[in-house]
Amino acid sequence: MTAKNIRARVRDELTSEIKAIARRQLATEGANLSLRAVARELGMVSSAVYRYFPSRDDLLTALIIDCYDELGTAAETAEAAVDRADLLGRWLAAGHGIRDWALANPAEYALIYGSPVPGYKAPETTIGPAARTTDLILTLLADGVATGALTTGGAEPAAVAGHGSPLPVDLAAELDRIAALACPTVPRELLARGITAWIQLFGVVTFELFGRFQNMIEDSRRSFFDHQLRVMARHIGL
Amino acid sequence: MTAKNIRARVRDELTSEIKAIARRQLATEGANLSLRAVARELGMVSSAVYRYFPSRDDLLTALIIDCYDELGTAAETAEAAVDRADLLGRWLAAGHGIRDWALANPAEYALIYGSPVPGYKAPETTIGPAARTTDLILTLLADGVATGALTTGGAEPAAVAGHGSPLPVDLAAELDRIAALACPTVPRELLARGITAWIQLFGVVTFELFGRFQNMIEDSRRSFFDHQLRVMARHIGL
DNA sequence: TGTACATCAGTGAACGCGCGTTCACTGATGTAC
DNA sequence: TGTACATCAGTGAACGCGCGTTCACTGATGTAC
Repeated sequence: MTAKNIRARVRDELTSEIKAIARRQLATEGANLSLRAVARELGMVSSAVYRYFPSRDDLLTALIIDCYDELGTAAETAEAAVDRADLLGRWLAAGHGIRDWALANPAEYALIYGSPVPGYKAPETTIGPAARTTDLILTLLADGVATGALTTGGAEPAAVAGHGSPLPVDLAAELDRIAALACPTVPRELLARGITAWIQLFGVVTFELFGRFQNMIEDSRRSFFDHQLRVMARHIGL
Repeated sequence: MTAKNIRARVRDELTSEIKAIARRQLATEGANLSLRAVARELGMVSSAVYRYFPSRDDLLTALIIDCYDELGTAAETAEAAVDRADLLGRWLAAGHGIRDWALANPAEYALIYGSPVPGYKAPETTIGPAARTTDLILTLLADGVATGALTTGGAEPAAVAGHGSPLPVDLAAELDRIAALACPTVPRELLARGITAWIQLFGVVTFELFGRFQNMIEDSRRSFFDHQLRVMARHIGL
């Protein structure tokens, strides 16, 4: 019994250690993960790693899932600390939670939000973990709708009523389809604004991490990001 | 004379062919460019490539510069076809020019806008070509300011005067520094909005190309992008 | 509690590949007199 | 115009590495009777 548990625990620990080493190598090698290099650092022979992961791609998948889950947890934890009624605060917390994790784990962020790994097709098991950050934002919208804090188009069109760019019909249909699946209470105009904000959030993080701010935004990156979050919050109507 | 030109021309042609083959391999191999694979496809021995490029990284740099230049030309050409006074039209044309090029050259887009290549440091020669798309947008802003079409904060705050998210001081200072260098006539609030739009533009393209729209925005991607451009145009005040 | 058997982790050799870069070389092309 | 010399493109072998994956194996750990 305990003996069995010990073996299982050792196995779990080694599995984690393999993943930890592999993640560390992401930083220097990018997604060109080398099983042999991992084994070397582990002090094992390369074939031994196959006791833990059936192939290189499976290890990569495990890393990707871990990263999505970590990012999701980071965002959720930050967001959960804010009063439910404070939608703006929740949005800011989620956003900064995402950015903070990305800054602390740039190679991991690049793995999940960077260029697709050539020859690697992410299996369906990654979909759930990948959706956590998006779900967080959709829940925010749904909560705002439920309490009446968010109206169809958000604050901006409330001020300049009817002046928002109208949605093209094909996009409107697609938004309705998405809403029906993921957030039935959220009207399509609001969903469109939420998606804009979602893209902007990750767009800023991606630009910051991939070096697009060099010689440009250098000393005020956090302020800049925060400002973008607030601009998007206004766009949504938070 | 002509003889010399012939040799030079053959050399240029081979240089171009090497780059063309290397670019084709980007699609299957990503940024893991292999000199030997290029040589193989060329029908040459691998060491022969060294007559044309002193190292693998130099070939990569040449590709990056070419891609930036192609993208820049695509955006500039599309934008140049629009009446100078039509700022919205110019913005839309530039945006679609960028997206169209990216869709036609996804691997190349990933090379320049995707994850940093591990171990590769882009030399300063890439800065100029990389700045062409950004310059296009800044020129648009400056033109709008010059003709009076664009005011400090754009149309949106004109409607809800004073309600835009105020700029934090460190960001304001940085924006002033950027404006002084790149577009002295553009007020900082407008510059901030332009940068937001710039990030959104590339954010949407990146998400579309890197698979973030899967199972989400499938049939209306062009409409969606166009809509985002218009939302951003309103944000700027075009 | 003791023993026979099954499971499992890790080894080491091998297969069949890949890579960037250097170097001495051949032979063709271009240049200067 | 013809010849001697210099430049240049491309070869082929080599150096010293890397990789993922398979396979028969040893020896330790865990299980069932």
